[in-house]
Amino acid sequence: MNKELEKTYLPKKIESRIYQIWEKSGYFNPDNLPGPRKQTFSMAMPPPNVTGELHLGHATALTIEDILIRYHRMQGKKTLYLPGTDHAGISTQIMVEKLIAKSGLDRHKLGRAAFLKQAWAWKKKYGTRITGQIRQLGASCDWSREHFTMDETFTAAVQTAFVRMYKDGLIYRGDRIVNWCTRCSSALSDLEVKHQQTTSKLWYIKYPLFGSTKYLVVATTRPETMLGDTAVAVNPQDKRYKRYVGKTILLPLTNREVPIITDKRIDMNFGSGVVKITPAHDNLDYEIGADHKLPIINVIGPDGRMTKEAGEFYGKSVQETRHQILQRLEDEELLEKTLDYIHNLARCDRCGSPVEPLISKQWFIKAKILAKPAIAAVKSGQIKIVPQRFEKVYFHWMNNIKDWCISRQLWWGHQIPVWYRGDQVRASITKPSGQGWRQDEDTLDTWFSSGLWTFSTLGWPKKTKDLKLYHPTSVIETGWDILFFWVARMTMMSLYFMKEIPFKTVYLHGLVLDRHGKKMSKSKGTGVDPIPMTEKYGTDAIRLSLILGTTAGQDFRVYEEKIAGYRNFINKLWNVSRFILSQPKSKGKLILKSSADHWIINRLNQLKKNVASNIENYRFSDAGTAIYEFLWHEFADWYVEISKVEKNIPILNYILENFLKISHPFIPFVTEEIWSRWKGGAKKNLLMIQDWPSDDKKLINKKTSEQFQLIINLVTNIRNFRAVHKIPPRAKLSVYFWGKHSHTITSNSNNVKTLAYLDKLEGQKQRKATGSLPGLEYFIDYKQDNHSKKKEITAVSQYIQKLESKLSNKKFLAKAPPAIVSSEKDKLAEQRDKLQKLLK
RNA sequence: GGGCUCGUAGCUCAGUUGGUUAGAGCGCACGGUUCACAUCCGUGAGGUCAUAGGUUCGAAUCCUGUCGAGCCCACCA
Repeated sequence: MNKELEKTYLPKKIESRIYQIWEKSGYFNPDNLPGPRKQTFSMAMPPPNVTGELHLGHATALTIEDILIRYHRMQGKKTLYLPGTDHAGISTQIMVEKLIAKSGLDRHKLGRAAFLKQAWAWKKKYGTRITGQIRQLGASCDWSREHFTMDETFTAAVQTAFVRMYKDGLIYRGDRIVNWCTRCSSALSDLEVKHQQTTSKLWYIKYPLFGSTKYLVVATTRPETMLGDTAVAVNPQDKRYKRYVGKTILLPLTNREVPIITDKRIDMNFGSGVVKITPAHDNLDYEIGADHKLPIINVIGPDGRMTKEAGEFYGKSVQETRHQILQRLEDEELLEKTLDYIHNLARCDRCGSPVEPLISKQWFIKAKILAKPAIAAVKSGQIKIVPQRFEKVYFHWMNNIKDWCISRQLWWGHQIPVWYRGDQVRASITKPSGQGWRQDEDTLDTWFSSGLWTFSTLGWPKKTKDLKLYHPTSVIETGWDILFFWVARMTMMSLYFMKEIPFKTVYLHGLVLDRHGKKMSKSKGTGVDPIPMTEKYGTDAIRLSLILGTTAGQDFRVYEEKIAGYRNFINKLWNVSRFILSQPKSKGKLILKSSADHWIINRLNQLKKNVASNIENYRFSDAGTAIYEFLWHEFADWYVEISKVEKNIPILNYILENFLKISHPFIPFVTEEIWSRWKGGAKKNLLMIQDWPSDDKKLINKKTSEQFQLIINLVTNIRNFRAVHKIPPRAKLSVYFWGKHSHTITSNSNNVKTLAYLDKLEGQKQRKATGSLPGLEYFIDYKQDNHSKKKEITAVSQYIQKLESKLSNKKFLAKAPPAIVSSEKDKLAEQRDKLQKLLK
């Protein structure tokens, strides 16, 4: 291996090689980790869609998860990060349908078996793309335990779960109103329906009273459903219509006679206050219909076309029927008026087609029963949600949960393990014995299977060693947008089947937005594709750009310049390392000599603690910022600069070694690469399995360390002086200093050298003070112009005034803690002193 | 209708339990390249912390109202 580092860090060449080394080492598998490792730390990776492509949302999740995993691995824990992919029922099926549509086919023409063959071929083709991309992000997950939600063992787990719940009476089948996507030809759960604000019309239609010339006016957004009306309803309090209650309406077009009923769910103030009731095609109407035992007439079929019940409109589309009905009503002078109206249109979350509420035979889970312990688990603090405010959202959803429709009329998925023969129904994994059994054709909601993710990936329903060791998992990490879809379902499922929580902490990251603060959209081209970015700027830079400046649960923006900025940081680390590794070898012991030595070791020590505690408290941004600040603005800007005149090579090596460890969870590639060039790439030496560095307290003399801060301040002041007075950087300056701490500088040859080098100083002279720092006054032998002096006097005077008024406030003196009061007094004394010097 | 988040420098954002004269990155201005890095170094300008009240010795931070931006949930046809 070439130890000499190139001038700049070239991620493209390095990263895939590094990942291969990690993977081949076997250390992603906790069984192979060295050492005793008593504690465990485990996480299940949220499985991405097997045929999908990695986007920044995934990248965010993978980064945070991998930081936690690498950190805990270095903390000496038996650490498992279990990866996998999801079959993603609807999404994948849509993709395959699009594919076969190109050859003029649809799935029904193809048939179930042939379609599934195509889908599996598609999965095979793209299934490795996403796992390759997960590797590209640096995820240190155990591929030997990888799962796919439709692989054999996982399918067996899904079937077992279904059968058990069915036998326990938690799953039932029934005719109920469901959300129906006409494009997917499938039922959807409430969560898979998105409401989109749409401009539409509100039509006011005259409904004639039976046996009268009078009529009631109903307002509707869906005139075509009037063919399925089985009542007209008003609020019982509504005086306008009281006298009509109990009478009947002669429904236009169909001339059916329907009752006028009352229901308190009717809003008197909306529209005309009279509502047409269509139990078959509206959620609320369905409930009202059920309570009033109204008949149900299905006029829209699963194909989105009118049924035979729609009479003359049979076979027509909803849109066409609406159009014709409105025309007819107008012709018959039954259309009173039409208003513009904005309402929420229900659409399929996956394909965007309008969703029709209609009645259909589906499988449901009694969710309320499952929700109870899931609520308790969070309430009791067994499960902690970060950020905590999402607990409220979780409770609201759980408390109002409705039965979960789990059957889908899709082919790509787990076929429901229920068998029929005549009137007989059997739930079982295998076909019951005997002739003539036919399996339910439907498949299960994808989220039913992913709800089992934390424990089925560890071997459930078998009682495995893994399950005992790694469940409950330590943390689940995901975007807040799938709190209900996944986190809530996993909690319910785990508590039901495992009788234990699936994870102790839920960390929810924010969603990634584009530079304008909008959701990234592939079709609009506003998204940033992480994969080309990793190639251009390096994965480590991407990882930092997803962590720094972000907070749990808060959406954040990502754009290329940001990534480029972190690339610069990575390059800085590369070059600091290049500098240190190019120094002559030194076998010297770690001895702290100068105040700079004490200072930098002290700062490093604080960094160790800071990063560890921030990771443990899920404050990844703070941890990452501390790493960034230390390396660039403390180590590189000060210590490495100084080492050019006064070198302590063992310390340089020590800092670099420790820094590589501390920053490794965040920027694994560059750190491992530098490490392996330095220490050799032997498997035992890999950075990823090093121990988290220990405390340096014993080494540090705190006072000496603090002295260096004085040097920093002095250097900065002199540089400032130089810039203000336009003194060329190379022009030598004479500075003289005295005061309480002047000894610090003059007695220490390192410090004198440091100052001379950093500030290009020479000579000493005694004169009145030009500037002062706490305990130190200095004179720069250069004529200060009046303008800048005046400016400084004004600033100091203002500050003094502020302090004086604070300290003359009796209440402040009486009530503020003594420490605060005395520190304010010190400040005032200092400033007065400073002012005096300035006025001399 | 219910709920949540955000509003801090030109831009993107930090700011932990209230306590130095409110910070960073980018951008901008000025200056700097033999000797790790121009993906660099130094210095600087720039903010009445959306707004009005309140609590407090003390508020960007806690409370209330208002304005503005965004999001989630929900069966107003």
